[in-house]
Amino acid sequence: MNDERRMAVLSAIVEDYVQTSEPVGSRALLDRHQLNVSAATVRNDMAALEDEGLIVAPHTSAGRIPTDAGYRLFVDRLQAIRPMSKGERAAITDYLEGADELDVVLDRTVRLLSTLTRQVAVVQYPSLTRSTVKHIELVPMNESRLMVVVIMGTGRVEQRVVPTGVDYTVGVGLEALSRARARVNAATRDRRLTEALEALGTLHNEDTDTEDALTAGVLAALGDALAEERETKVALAGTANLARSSTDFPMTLEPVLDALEQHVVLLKLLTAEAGQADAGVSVRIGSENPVRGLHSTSLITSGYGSGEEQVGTVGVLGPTRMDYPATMAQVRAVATYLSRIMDA
Amino acid sequence: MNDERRMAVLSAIVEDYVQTSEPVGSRALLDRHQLNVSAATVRNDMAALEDEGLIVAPHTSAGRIPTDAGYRLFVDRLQAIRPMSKGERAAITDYLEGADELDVVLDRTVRLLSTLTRQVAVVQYPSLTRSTVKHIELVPMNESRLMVVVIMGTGRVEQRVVPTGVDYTVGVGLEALSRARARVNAATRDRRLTEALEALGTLHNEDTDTEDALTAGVLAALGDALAEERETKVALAGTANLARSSTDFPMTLEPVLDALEQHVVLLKLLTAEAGQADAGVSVRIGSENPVRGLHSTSLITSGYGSGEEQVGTVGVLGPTRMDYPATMAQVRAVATYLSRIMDA
DNA sequence: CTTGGCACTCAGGTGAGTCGAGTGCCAGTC
DNA sequence: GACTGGCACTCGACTCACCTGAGTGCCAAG
Repeated sequence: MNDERRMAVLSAIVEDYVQTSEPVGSRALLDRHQLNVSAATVRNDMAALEDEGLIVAPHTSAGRIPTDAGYRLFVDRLQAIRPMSKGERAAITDYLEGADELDVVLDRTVRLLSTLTRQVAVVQYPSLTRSTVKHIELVPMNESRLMVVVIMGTGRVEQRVVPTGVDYTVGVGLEALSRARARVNAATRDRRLTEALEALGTLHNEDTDTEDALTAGVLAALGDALAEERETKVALAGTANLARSSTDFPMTLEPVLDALEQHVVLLKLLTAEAGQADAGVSVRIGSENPVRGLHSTSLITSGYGSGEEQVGTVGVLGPTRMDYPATMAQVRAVATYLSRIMDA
Repeated sequence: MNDERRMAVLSAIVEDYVQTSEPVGSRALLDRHQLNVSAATVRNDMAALEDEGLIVAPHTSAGRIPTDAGYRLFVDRLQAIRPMSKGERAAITDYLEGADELDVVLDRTVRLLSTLTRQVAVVQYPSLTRSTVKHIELVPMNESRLMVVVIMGTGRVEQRVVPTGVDYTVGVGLEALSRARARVNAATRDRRLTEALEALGTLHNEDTDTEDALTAGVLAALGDALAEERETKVALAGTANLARSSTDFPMTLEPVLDALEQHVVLLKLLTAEAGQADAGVSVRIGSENPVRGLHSTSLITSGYGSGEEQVGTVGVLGPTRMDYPATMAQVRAVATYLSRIMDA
């Protein structure tokens, strides 16, 4: 029993199947790979692999295709993630260069990643809790509503409308507002969201008269923003690629598109702790995926962030039958460059 | 030659085909509609309609299906848009009630519209030029970059990072910044974007020393925002419905998904002057659609806005074979309620 | 453990035959 | 002139039988 070769056979099957999208038989395998054994031997190995549940035959007289478990083993056995070619690196830097705005950066990132991988790309907006408050602005909308705008260090801007009892658009209210603004900012600037919340709390207790209501409002807004940390925003691109791959291999698009639209679901997917995270890249294959309707897709993700801390996740979603080594390399590369940009 | 009845036959064909998604023959037509004529007569009418290019037979021994021109005539002949049922109205108000935030309102709107129509729903964010500046906030990001945040009357918030020569984070710069902020806001508050731009221009000319650079920056940012007016944001929902209808009637999803992702294209579609706008609802059918790959889809749009002015557009995209009367009613209803909310 | 050989299985393609929905046209009627 | 019943005709869709070939599993020999 030659384990070494059996694994080679598995890898060969995965590679061929990914490329041709057709079940691969023993003969085809010998043609395309140097295994130095006969077809019969390969057949024996295949039978063994099938017993282990790593490959299946769609029907009797057809070749084999990998199961989810087969892909999993294949991915786990990848020693090192293939580095990207110079050209690819250059493309990435070129494409992401010179974007200041957070929105622009993330938009370009997903577009790039989806073009590169020819799959659906997703990127989670930098989480709020871990970045610092840059500035809080209070803007009266009308007599009874106030807009609280929180600007974070990452460039992210959160806005929240809070109802107020007092009219801050005129006279006394206006003055109270500007005093409150100064105090709120003094208390929160450069603090993390959680710290800022605390600081505001103590401020709130010291407060009296009209400003009291104000800090309460800001407090509420910040609390909201924090609560929303779980459901951060996502950017998405390349859904059209889904249609393309679904012609190759019939899979029902509807639930997938649905999942992609439910940003809450999508985020749960992105953030859920993955099986293993080799070199920062984690892979979820087919049925390993917790979401119904995504059982014929795989998700490859990697975290990004400035310095040590991870503030978000980028990922690629595609059919189970995808080029794992290449995609993993691409996801990792993009995550790396994204981190670099966030650092600057 | 009975024109009246011929049109009735066309309508009947459209209705049946929309419902069954199968070519409709003369016999089936008689079963489902009270035409009080024989099958042979209907056949004669059908032949005439086919000569006029309003219907076609996919192959010899099959029924007829409407052409784009057929749908067009059908839609044009709809006298009045069917009003919505009480239940539907109630659903709309319930669903949209109690949303303050612009993002939330629009998000709910598209979700509602896509659920209602079971198609893809799109809504354009309120255009900037027509709404007024509520507040402009200047926040130094670091030594050489400044973030300009513009808050509009509609609740929309635009942000822009501009490079600066001066460090506004400390000392003198900080003071200059707050003076500039006050002046900029005094000059622009409650003005339209275009007017604000002018006001800033004169301010800029009067200016000297460091503040000069600042107003220039703000000017640039506002100019940008204005330029971006063409490519305003859009919200989108219900792409999964596309997959569903594509099983009914085979159409290539890829180009459609692609178009939906290209927000620029999508906006051009939404804003392009439509054929005719009966009661505010306009319909673009199949090949009337300027975008490649959308030739088998139809787009139904309606403007919304507070008061007289239209600030944006809502729409629904679906297969050419869609229930026009119902969808038109739904789009109009949602647009109306959205306008009402924007007014408040 | 590997290999060549061989019988066996079965999905997919091909061709003939049938069925029936639907048409176009014509002659007759109101 | 418009409508109607009737009839011959067309042609897609379905069924059935058949064949082919890729691919397998197993066995006996090296």
